[in-house]
Amino acid sequence: MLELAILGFLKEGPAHGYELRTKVAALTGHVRPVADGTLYPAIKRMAGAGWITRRDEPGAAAAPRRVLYLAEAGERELERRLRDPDPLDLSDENRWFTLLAFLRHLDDPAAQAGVLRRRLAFLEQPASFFYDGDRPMRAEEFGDPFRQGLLSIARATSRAELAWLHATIDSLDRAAGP
Amino acid sequence: MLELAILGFLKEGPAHGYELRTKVAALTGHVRPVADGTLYPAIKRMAGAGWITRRDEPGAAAAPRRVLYLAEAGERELERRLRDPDPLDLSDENRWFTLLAFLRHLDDPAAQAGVLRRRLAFLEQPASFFYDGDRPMRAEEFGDPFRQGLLSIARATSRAELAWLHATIDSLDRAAGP
DNA sequence: CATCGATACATCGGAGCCGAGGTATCTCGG
DNA sequence: CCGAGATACCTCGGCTCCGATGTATCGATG
Repeated sequence: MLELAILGFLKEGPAHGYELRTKVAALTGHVRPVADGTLYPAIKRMAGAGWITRRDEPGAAAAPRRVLYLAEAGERELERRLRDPDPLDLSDENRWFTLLAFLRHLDDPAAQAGVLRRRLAFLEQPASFFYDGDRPMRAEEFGDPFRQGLLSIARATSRAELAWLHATIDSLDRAAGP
Repeated sequence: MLELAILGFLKEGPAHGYELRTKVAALTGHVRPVADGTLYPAIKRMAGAGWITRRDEPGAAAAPRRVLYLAEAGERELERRLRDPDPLDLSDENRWFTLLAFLRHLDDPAAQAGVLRRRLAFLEQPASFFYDGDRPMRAEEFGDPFRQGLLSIARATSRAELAWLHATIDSLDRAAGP
């Protein structure tokens, strides 16, 4: 998830680590702030894989900045991850939203629509949160307000996203169509 | 997150591992299915910590079942985790929803309201997903539909939860109040 | 009566992530 | 001119998690 965010932001221009830290924190931080001990090892890892290149930037800043650029292998990796997402990227909200934030870098409406359709298929499979033996429970059945709230919030979220998915898939299809 | 779910479900009665697997998958599976390689080590870990006890159940099932019971230390651990949640449990959606599912086991409306208030405080801090340098961007500004969708879905979710939080805190306060 | 699928439990390697800590420089207020 | 705070980078230990793989039994299907 972090790696995708780094690839996506670097696609929009070079940045140094601390700058990425701010951007990633803004994007995913409303849910889970990124720790330095997560970010910098990720950068190192990705540089080792050849996805990004580092150049030392002299002067200017307080501490020596190491500017990060997306390498060609990194572009390919980003494209690959967007076009054919890991199953977890489609089911886990955090990962999915991260993917969504960079889906615009996939320069192909048909492929974009394909990704949205896969998320749609996931969202449309009926989910019951609680069971009484084999029987799925309905919200009205559990007396406590917490599980009722849980269900109603989850449903509101789901409705909002489903509506958006349908509308966006339609418009992408029109853009890709004959 | 998994441990909290296991503690919570066992609070509602004993179960064997495979049964837990189903319940946990129903609760968190809409987002992130649980793998056997995650569940069984967690059970082992928690048995080692003295939170749950295992008894072999003879006969009946195909394979030998090991029934799990919540031990006293486990009850205390559950109470502790609900009453004073880890910061990550308040920010990460997955973790938060799991916590919410078992908040009813905290037998104290004032404490429950306290937990909701902490989530409220987190949700109320303004979140901007994207920045143009230092300046937070508004949804209308980024042309691509994906980030617009991301923002509108996130806001719909946030609105739904905020409304529920306020209403529920009020009613808990009335229940706890004089 | 043999095979397949579901039930049920378990282990292993590898990976990402968190939290805490550490280093160094620059700027600004007192 | 001194110290506090922001900037900027990095490492380490420990934990949880994933995915693959393995074992064994029961019931139903053909």
